[in-house]
Amino acid sequence: MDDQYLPAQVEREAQASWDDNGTFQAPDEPSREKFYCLSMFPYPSGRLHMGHVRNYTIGDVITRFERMRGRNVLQPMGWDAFGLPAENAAMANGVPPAQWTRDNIAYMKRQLRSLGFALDWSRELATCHPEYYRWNQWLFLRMLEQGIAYKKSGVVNWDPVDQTVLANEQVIDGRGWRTGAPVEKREIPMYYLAITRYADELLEALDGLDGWPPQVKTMQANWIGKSHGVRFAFPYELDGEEGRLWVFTTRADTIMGVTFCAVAAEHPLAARAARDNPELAAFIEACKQGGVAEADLATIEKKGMPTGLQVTHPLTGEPVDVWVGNYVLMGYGDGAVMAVPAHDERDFEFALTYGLPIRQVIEVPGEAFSDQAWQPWYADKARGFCVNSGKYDGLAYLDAVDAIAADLAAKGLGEKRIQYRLRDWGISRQRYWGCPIPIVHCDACGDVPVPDDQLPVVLPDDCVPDGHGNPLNRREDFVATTCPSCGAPARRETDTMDTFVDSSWYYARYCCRDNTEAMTDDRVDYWMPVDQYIGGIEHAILHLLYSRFWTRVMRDTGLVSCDEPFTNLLTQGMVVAETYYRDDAGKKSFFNPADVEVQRDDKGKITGAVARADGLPVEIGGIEKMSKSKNNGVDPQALVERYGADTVRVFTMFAAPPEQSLEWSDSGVEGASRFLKRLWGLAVAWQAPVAALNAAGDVAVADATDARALRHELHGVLQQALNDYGRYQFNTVVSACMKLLNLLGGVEVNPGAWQARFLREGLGILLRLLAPIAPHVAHHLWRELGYGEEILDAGLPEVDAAALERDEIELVVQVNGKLRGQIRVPAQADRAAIEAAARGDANVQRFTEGKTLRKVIVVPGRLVNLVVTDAA
RNA sequence: GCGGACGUGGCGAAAUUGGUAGACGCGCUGGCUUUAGGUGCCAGUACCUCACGGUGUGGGAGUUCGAGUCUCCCCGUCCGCACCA
Repeated sequence: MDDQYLPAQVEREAQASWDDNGTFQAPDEPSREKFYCLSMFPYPSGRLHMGHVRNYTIGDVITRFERMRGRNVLQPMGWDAFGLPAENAAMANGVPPAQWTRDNIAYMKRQLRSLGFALDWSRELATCHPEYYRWNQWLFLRMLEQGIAYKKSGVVNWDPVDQTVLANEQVIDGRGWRTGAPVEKREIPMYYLAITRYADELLEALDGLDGWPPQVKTMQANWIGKSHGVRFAFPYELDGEEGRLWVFTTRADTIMGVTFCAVAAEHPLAARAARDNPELAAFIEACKQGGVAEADLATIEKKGMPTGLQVTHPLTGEPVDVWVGNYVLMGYGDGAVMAVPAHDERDFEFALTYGLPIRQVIEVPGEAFSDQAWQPWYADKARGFCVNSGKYDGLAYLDAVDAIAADLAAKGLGEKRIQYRLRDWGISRQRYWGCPIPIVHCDACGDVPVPDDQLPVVLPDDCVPDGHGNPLNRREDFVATTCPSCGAPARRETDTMDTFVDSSWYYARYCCRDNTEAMTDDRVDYWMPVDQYIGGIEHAILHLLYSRFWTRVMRDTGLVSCDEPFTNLLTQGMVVAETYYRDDAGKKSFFNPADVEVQRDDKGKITGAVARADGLPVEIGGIEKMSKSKNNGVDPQALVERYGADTVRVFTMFAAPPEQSLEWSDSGVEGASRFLKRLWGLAVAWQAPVAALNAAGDVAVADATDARALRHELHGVLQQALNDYGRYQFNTVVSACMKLLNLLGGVEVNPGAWQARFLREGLGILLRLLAPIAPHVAHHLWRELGYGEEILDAGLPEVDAAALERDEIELVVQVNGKLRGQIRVPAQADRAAIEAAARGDANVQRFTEGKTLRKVIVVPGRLVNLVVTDAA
């Protein structure tokens, strides 16, 4: 055994051993208790970033820990390989997305291997492979048959210069990222998946997801947004024809306060009114400016214009003006809203801006209404009662809604309705690098699904996008086909699927990747659902909700037997780092932390920073998420080469608990490296005596008086570490390992005495605790010290309850809640004895003297609190 | 705008259920070892105070014998918002 810790060598040997033995290939053995541990698969962007390293280290620690508990653990890996960045790279350097993606996968796979993750590579998949995405297409066809997939028009961002659809990300301050042209909204036909059919089930089932963080469940529930309300109509007459303007409201109790209606710019009534109103037409045109992102729509200045049209209030019969509002969304409900300025904050502001009437119809006793200033109680449905509302006066919210809904229903003008905020999932993308939608357009037969026996519809892999629309449209060899129905010449759909489709079911495919006949098989029933899923909180809604939906569609198509894909969910925090910059005339140029030297005062407080290159000061810009734009990224590869994978893993686990953001620190990495070097040094020092005991099969524990205190400490720390492992709080597990190393390192090397026995036990515990986190060094030392062959199969160390027993315990004594003393009492001391000891403590008496004892609180095993007051 | 989180020493953090705030590590200070070192080892390190003691978990109130933890209000930071993945 080398005196020096040489991680590169240790890690190479350990990885070779695992590869040679197929250690991480998970057998499909239904008789064994399984554990499916899955980290969100990466987009193959080129290189791993620290976020990946953190994600996969967490998953790997769980995987190895569960394996040591004896479970049959599956941890697969694959590639979310379709997507926009590959097209951007193609535009930048002319390489086809397929080739770029393939190269990136090859490189990143090497990186993952170098980190020593316990991955079953025999199940690797990539979503850009036809063997994978053919099943996207196949299930899409099933959804068409069930009416879950359907076609309707949708609104997209349109770049009028490049004549292309833009992703929200490609819209910067309302302009196209490449052309700088103001982005417009444009309606195009798209395919949708009816996730709203499952809205209620997706909502209800959240209750049963005990293994999910409550905040994620809350976010999903809010996203689905179930609301009870009333859908009703304002009748109108126009051009001699009768029409109805439909709206939805959750506040039907305020219907008597309606002073106008607002419709979306795309609403038919708006279009009709604009026909002979050029000013309105111009306003509607202006509403088309800007992108479709909801955050932008919700924060724009609210603008409107009257249409000149009027509709009739369904209950009062009064005329109501119709406005066009840029804040009303066509894709939402009916694209029109009733406006009650007195009791809706947004309507209130709009009415103030445009001088529209505000009519109070709700009051809260003791509160005074003013139409000049909004107050929160105006919208308080819990405290309000109807006023100025004729027959509804005096009714509270629920009663008023019931009465009004009944009257609307009697007139045939409305009814109660449950509405969801959740919208159906538009999956059509006007992009090349994605899964083709298996549809053929025939002049005679219309849109015809591609028959199953013609799947997959294979994407040509040699296109190079140029930013002007989808290059597939120019690929005649792809587009030209014959109609599956009538045989006439026809054209293929060139839209591809949203990449969220690819990632909505990959977890199931890992279980049966080699099945060329079916999307899933009975191996899926063994492994699914995923027992532990790990990924970024940024996926809390979309990816996770789509996956829950997709799983239910698969269930209803007979492909899986579970309802939910992920039993337990861990949302890991971001990896952040300090930023440094110089400001040149308002333009910031960022310095990588590696190129900056930090200055401190003699208390260690940071006082400034200078660039290494020129020694001149740079500004400290604050902690930010690691990113290219802030140049504060740390390259995992360089760290692995310098310190070894185990050091990177130890630091990543130690620096913060998994859910919290992790702040990168170079000196923290040094600390992790130091810890492993000290561990190595300790193992070298004790190798001979410990290996001798192991070789002799001598596993007796040290029982000398000296060892008793040490074993008490050893097993106390072990107990805490096992508990923290169980709740996946790995930072304190590392801390426990460090404590153990400090404990073992304090023992004098004295072979032949109780020390060797204690070290044999202690090192055995320490190595097994550390094995999931620093697997290579644990693997190596386990063998070198003669404990056995494969530490992963050694099981978890067990707490010796006898070692934890104590004759005497220490208790804290408080006087009025303030710490005043400590006492030692026998472990079995009763309340009276403890109280007497506490009152007898000299320092405690200083604070109780001359006072009256009112109360004594004894918390067993922890403290005594004496409550005293000045003597009466 | 809507929804969700977070805030503890110079820094990352710890403190399962309300019960000794700051474990463990980084940094810093002092010492020792080394030909030397940006290595290693030892000691100290929340703040104020000579001390007794006091103060301290973003700010303010409340519940409690006792609050980092529970309740309410405020401030600040971060994440998501449906075509980034």
